[in-house]
Amino acid sequence: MKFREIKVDVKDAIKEALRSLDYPLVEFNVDEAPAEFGDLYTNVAFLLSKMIKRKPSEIADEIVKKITLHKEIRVYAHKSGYINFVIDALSFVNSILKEEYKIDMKEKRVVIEHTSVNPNKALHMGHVRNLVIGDSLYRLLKFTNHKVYVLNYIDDSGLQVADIIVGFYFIKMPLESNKKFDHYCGDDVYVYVNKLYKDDPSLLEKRRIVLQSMEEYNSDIANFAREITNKVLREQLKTCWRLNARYDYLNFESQIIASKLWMKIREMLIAKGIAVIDDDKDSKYYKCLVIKAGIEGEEKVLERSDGTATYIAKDIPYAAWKLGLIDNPFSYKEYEKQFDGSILYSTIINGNRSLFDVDEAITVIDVRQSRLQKIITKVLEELGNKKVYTHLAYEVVALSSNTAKELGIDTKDKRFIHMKGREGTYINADIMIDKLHVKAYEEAKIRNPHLPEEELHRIAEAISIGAIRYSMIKQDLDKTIIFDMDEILKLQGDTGPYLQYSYARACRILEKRRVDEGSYKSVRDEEVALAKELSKFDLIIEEALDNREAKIIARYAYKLANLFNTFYEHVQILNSEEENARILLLNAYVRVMRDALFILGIEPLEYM
RNA sequence: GGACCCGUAGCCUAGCAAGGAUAAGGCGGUUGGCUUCGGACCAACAGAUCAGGGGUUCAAGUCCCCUCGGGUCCA
Repeated sequence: MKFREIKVDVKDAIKEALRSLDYPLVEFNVDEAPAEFGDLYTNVAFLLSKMIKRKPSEIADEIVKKITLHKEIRVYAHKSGYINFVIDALSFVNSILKEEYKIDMKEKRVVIEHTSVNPNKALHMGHVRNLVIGDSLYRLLKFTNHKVYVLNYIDDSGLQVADIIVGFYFIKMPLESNKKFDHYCGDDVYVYVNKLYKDDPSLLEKRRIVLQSMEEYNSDIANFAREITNKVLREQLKTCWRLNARYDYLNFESQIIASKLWMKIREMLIAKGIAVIDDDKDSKYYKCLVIKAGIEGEEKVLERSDGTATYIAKDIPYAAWKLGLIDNPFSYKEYEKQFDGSILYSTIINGNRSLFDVDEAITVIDVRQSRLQKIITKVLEELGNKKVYTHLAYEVVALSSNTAKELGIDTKDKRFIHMKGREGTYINADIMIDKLHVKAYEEAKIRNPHLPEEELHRIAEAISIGAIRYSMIKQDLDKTIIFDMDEILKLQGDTGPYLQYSYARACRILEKRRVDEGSYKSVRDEEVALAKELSKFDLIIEEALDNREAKIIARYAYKLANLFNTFYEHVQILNSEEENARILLLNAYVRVMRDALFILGIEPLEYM
């Protein structure tokens, strides 16, 4: 009997009692009670007391007399006015030992865009947060049988790319270095060129030339830029795969531009009167194409007076394309095989092999883009969009003052400082993973001195990724993560490795003994607590799905691991009176934990 | 000038959507636990006027208003 079913039964029983007492059917709660008050409680008596002007405790007494439930659930009225429900522990625990949690949701088709890092640098910890949020949501939807497509948008023709092209093409910086290419471009070329702009502003003219040339798909500079950005992209993807994230399609901005999608959308916007060319000579937007006032109460420029498009003019067609609001101008081809064996495709222009047809598009971008995303949503609506367009916003990752000081940055007594690509003040993802890897390797070696090197490295990598992914997903989306290098290097406490460790411990016992049947003759508190939490798994999945937050799974997994460790510490499993039942409980734990770890993108380890 | 987000023990956070019983964890601190299934663990102690003020309510960390502090976006 799952927790969910018990909750429904209790709620129904209360409603039935209200009916037989001729009380109004108020909207009451049935929630988990603090331990000393049983398992569930309801506040129905308080709500009624207001309506029928009687003491809550009297009403509670009356209701309790009318409630009928199966004998495994005891009900009593507390003098405070709460009605409490106590589940019979023994029969409950026995009932969940072999429970499977198949969550069947209505199948929806969803496209998620995440990562989308400019191809001029390596991923830093801020990008990792984006990736982890997006990939975990993908996994959650996948786990609940949705049809999901993952996109990675590559802005290969913007300012940032232009900067490194200036470095290579005009300043003639070397095309090779001893660093990973994405690191070299970000750490050295990008930072250096931006420093030069300050000393020699005339260089900005070179950037303008690059930007302009890149708009012509087959110009020399455009071809050169494509070569460079693809080289960076391939290195970035290695990092993404290292982090257990996968994609279905790469979309390139240069192709969005080349496809002339914008011109089609432009016509539609003008025809529907959503956007107009400002003809007021006194307006600062004279001759600009602007979205009319009324959207967010302000104007937004789509095309400057010289006819060049602003970046929102690239975002609108892309969003419209995702939702199928305009004819698809793209086809796709194989780009590379991914770590999980799936194929990553890249879109190409000239073709119309259909890619997908979805009910919802989710875009993972940080909160600084909220206003823009709001405008896009509004414009899509006015274009007749009936599907769901979701901006999944999250706060950025900043550096703690300690970590910033380690990088030699002056923090001016601030609690944290923002990372800046241009100034080279960030923590690269690869470097962070490497540091964690070294630490995890040392720890694993101590505990498993006889394991082959290769295996130790596999485990160390899984632990590093577990630590990073967990730290990026456990926190609320609208809170800045203040990233501290020393903190994340601690592999203890509320961390990813803690989950992996508890899983490994359970596996070590299951390795020694397997059983198919068994039931408890008596249970201890530690076992009841674990069993109850396990039986809530489907409720938790549902909550995470409703809120679009994998964080909820992370919190749940931690609690579960914690309850397991307590159980493990205090209850002898092998060679005990209740051995068979306990092994079944272990089994149930391993099943649920494995699923939770899958959603979090953390690798379950059988030893570590 | 306009808009949004955050503020919970020394530090980092959960709880706020959907108000309900003694505010829950981690780090750090103090103390205890391996002749027993793996100590990346467990147990115990200390540590909080939930930023401040007002309001709604039988009941506010949670809802509403104001102020302060921190951050962001737009102009």
